[in-house]
Amino acid sequence: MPEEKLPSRSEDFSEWYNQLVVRAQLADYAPVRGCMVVRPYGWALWENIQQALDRRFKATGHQNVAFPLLIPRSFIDKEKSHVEGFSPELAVVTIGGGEELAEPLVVRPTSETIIGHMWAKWIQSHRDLPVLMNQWNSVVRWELRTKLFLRTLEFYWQEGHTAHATREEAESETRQMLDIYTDFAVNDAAIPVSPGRKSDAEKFAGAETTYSIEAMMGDGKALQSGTSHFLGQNFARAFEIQYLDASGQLQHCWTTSWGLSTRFIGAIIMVHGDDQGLVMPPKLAPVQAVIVPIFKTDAEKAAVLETARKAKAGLADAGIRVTLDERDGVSPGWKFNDWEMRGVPLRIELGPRDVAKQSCVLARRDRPGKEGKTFAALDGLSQTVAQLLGEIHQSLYNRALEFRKTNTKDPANYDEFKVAVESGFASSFWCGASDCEAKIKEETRATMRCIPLDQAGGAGSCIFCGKPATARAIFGKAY
RNA sequence: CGGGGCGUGGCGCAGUCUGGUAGCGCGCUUGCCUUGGGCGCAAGAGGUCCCCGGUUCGAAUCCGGGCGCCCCGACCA
Repeated sequence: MPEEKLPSRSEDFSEWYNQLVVRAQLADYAPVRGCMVVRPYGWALWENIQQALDRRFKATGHQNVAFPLLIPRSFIDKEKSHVEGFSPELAVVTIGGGEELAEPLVVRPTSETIIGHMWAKWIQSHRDLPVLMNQWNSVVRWELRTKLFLRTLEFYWQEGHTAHATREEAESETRQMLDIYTDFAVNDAAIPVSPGRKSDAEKFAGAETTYSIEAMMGDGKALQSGTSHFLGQNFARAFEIQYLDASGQLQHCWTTSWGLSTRFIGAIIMVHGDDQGLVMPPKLAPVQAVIVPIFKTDAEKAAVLETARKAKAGLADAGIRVTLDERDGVSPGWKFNDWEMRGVPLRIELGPRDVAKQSCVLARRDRPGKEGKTFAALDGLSQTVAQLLGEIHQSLYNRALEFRKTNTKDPANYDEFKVAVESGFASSFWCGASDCEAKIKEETRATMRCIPLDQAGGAGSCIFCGKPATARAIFGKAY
């Protein structure tokens, strides 16, 4: 229940975010350091994200599977850069059933190793390939500093894992999944993203190439919102995942992995939310439309509720996720604010005057206040609402895209670059040297987010060292 | 591990400098009233003031030690 106004988003973004997550009842911290409890409303959002992604995974031939939570420590040690990357953040089980274990078990930080171990047994022939799997699970990474949804000790995600006969096919899979994440972000979450390649310094521990979709949050900072890794033959060699090709030669597989986590919920909050609270993108919103009845007398109540229930049934039949707020003892104004905080894209106000006219008031969440209100006939309401939800989606996307454009600069020199990454992104040529990247990070705290795939081409000189460069990179401060 | 802040009814806080009966707002309970933008009025319940020790006639307040949380860095794909 909202008691006080939220902190202003522009004044204290971090405080606004924390309060919003808790007050809108999305999630809370568990009595375990850094662990998150996702509440029903937050989980409903996650389920919609799951469905949107799962639909795309199934359409491209992937199947869901389940692998163990506990992984023998030695598995992690098998891939050199994997162990280097993950060792510092592992949770390790050393005692089981009261006995010290002969070999410690790690709580999975990700599942490449145990999946690789099993694949080595399952994959024998080129006829077994490709293997296309996905797993919905949670993983544990012992982070020093946590933030609800964005970086928690345990987080929920999907991790896809595939094995292929050729480099080309695996690379194509990696890119396909990046495209799927991009499509999901744009068309379901209304979040513009930049799909691109990560630098060596930022890539996944064990990957040959890492791609990501990068989004700009409402404070100008970047959030890596999904990743897709081309693992080359690194894990295939470490776990001896081999197949006999058509000519009878033993070959190592080429593997990929890709993931998108509950962190994406953080992105939705930080991209669309405002001083009134959450703004849910219509396609993912747990509740797409809420009907708030307004009445004084018992007679009015009966008439309004009867009409409201009919309207609700009609909308539900049309496939719209709709709720009728029949709570007693709270005023309509209170309900308005309550649903606004929870980000419901469309509110339908229905009072005695509306019933008489067989109409209602539609209030758009993306335009709070009077200008977001219109009258609509109850007749044909489902079509009106469906169309309006589509418009709201588009307007949210356009607004976020506009914001990103405004806050992405093309600095002419390093001084301008420093200014640009203070409040947004810099799109600059970069020579590709880790050295320049490291110095930029040290001096500005901005990191190379990605080298966007959709480059017009051209050439320039590195924003830091001035050497010739062939591609632009996006730099910014990141969550 | 550095730098800053905080710990007082369920939640948010004031009170601490300058020691003297434990306060406020919200929420909660009961009753009346209200419902087109977070209703109003009245009565009521609810607190080891983070912990331990010290100073004092007397400590939420002063002193010493400890614990916990938050923010900013380091870390984190």
